[in-house]
Amino acid sequence: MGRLAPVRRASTVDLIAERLREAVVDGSLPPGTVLGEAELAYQLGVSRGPLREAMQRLTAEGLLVIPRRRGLAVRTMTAEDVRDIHWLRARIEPELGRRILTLPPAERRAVLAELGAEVKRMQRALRKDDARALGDAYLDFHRVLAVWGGSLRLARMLGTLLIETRLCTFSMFEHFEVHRDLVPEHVAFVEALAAEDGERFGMLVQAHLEAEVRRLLAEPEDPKHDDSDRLHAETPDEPQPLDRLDLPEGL
Amino acid sequence: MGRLAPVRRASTVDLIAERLREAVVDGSLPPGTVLGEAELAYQLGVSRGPLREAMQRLTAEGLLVIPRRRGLAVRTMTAEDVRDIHWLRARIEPELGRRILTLPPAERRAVLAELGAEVKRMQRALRKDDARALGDAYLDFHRVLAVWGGSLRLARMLGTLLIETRLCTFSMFEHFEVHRDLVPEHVAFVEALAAEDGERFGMLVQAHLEAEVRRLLAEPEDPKHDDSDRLHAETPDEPQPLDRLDLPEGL
DNA sequence: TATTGTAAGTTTGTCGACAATCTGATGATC
DNA sequence: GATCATCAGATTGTCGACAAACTTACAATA
Repeated sequence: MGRLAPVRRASTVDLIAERLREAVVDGSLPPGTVLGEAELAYQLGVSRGPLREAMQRLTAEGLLVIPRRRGLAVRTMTAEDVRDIHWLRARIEPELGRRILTLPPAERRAVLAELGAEVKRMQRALRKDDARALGDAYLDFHRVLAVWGGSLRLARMLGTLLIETRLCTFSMFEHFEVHRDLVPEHVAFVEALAAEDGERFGMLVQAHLEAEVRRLLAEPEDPKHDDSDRLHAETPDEPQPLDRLDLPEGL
Repeated sequence: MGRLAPVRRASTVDLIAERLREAVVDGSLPPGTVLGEAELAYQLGVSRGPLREAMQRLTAEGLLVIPRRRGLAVRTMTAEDVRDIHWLRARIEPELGRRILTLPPAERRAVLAELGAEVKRMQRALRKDDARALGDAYLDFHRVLAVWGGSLRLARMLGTLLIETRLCTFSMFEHFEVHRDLVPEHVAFVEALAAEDGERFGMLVQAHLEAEVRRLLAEPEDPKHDDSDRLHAETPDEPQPLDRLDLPEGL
């Protein structure tokens, strides 16, 4: 008899949390956004109870802060957060290549195919000058890495770190922005994996993450710094010119 | 004018979450414990609303699972979780030594003092054959490492991983248990730091974590395996012979 | 005897409401 | 004119209640 996977229906709280995460990722809820519970609950079509539960979950994930008696606010990342998040990613992601290379050949090929597809998405986005699509493909590329190179727990944890990375971008620049070099860097990642060179993969990822920190904190790599390599996009979805609020962390 | 740190009152949800974390750490709520919301809310002296919010937070932290319509259950760690958690710790903790060594001398001395104090606590506990106290000092030792070697975020994340480590112990053995070697291992950590040898510190921590995995999964290091090195303690606080339940993860 | 159908009981998931608290502004006093 | 006190408005934090859903036990049938 074939094993049936257990049914897993998402609870309302799951749904709300997922919706809020999406909103954070796609920029509908830029960092610093302050929202009232009643209003937000009405928009989502739920009552305040489940919404508050979802808020607590996202708070634990570090995406939201809950200032007392002020509803909820999307977390604004600081320079320290940027360094922090990338430091953590740099401890984990370079190792994932090694782990992927220990997978059975069939799965390994599958991973390479998926990663290749994401890189193609990135290239297409670059040709169209679509910063948003490029950033989304970037997220998915690293998610694939996490899913195959790690466990469920690791995938979840890295998933959160990746969303936080996006929050860093939104926090550091007013608009969404990615760097053109992203694409060749990721091409190199895939090439290293295809060549079964885990060592090289690790070093490339490490270098990429360090470069990302520099780009986010606007520390030029070399004196003749040029902004023309940056691809940016206004956040088109729900412009919401909401108030900003920098709080000393609500937790 | 002197900078005042902002006042931070803990919300009810914070309090409940902290109380539940404590209960998980001290074994009052062993893995697999299933609790009804109403009963638990009554015990804590709060209504179900805030309790449910705290549950969501602990779920995001990975300590609880919320099976649908069955209240809440303390997560039971699997062998994969054990490997996972220690793999993550092994990516992070060895680096903390290096970072502590870059601290200004005054702070560095303070850290060493704190770590030394924790080791002393461990030694006292060992002399009394008090496994529980030994385990608590172990947790605090590594918390000190996280606080000084990392950022707030890192401290919180590692804090969660440490509680999960405790859950691993509870999940793998029926009773609380630690290994005698823990103490000399930690003495060596402090010595390496005192000698400003970050490299050696890293390797020792790495080795410790690998050993922990072996101990937890009962993979003997050498053929003539001997259990006499293990120190165990029944969980005295609230014996609660509660039902056990192994669920396919509620999230 | 094993299995399925039924029903009662229990518990959760969700909602609405109340009260405490905070914010912001207005007015009074020095 | 500036500072402090007071007050109204709005919003959260908490609670109680209802209904839906699930579990478990029991009985009936093949």
